[in-house]
Amino acid sequence: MPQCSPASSIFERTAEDVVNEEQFAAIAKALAHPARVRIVAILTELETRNGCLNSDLVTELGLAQSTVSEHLRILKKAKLITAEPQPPRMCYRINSEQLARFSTLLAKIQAP
Amino acid sequence: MPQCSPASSIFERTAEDVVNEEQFAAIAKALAHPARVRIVAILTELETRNGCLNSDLVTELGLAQSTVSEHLRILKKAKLITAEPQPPRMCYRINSEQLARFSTLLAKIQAP
DNA sequence: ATACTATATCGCCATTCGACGATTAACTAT
DNA sequence: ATAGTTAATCGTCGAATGGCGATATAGTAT
Repeated sequence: MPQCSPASSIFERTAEDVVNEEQFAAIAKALAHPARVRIVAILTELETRNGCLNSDLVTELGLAQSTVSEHLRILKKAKLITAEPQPPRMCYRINSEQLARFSTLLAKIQAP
Repeated sequence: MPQCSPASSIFERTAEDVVNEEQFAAIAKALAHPARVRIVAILTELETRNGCLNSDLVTELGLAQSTVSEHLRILKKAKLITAEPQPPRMCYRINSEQLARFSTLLAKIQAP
């Protein structure tokens, strides 16, 4: 039983593998902050009620408005949320597909 | 149908919720770099063969030895991998339980 | 004891991140 | 037209990250 001798094929990576790993890392990076995880969790709960966000995320998170806006921008960039103008407010929604994609990519890593 | 008026209960967070969100963010942070995702993927594949790493991760990743060591340190800190001395080498293994925990936490966020 | 190997750590640098206040932009309401 | 509200953007700051070469450490082998 080889305790320490993997075949070199272990290291082989298709172009798709590399893309998947990069995309996974990019989404993970967007989720790498408690405030953003909180936002995603809130928006996901909201989704079950077909609603979008109007309440005071700023006071809820205890962060400055500009800081919250920046977190939303990062989540938007990672396609984890969408933002639709619904004057006078913005309507933020979770992008469940992207969260599911993250889950799928994780599953691929977990069970190769 | 309220398009934009969540009940404030959406925002309520138990202490456990907060801890879970923080732990999820911490693990996500460790996975927020392509090189570390690659390492996790490699070690996971290796796990199925009951092996551990002896091959040249450094040349495989195309990074300096010190850089790879730093990535391993970060993964270790997040408990995603374990390191056991097996002189003259180190035996790195995936910690499947922690990866599974990440998956569970993600599932909780996805389906609250 | 000496030489060799593998890994961790140190010091340095450039870049990115997280936070904030202040400002701007877009739209409403009066 | 004016005032008010919401959100994005700008500028700034300190802290953290990612990268590297060089060095230190721990263990093996001769």
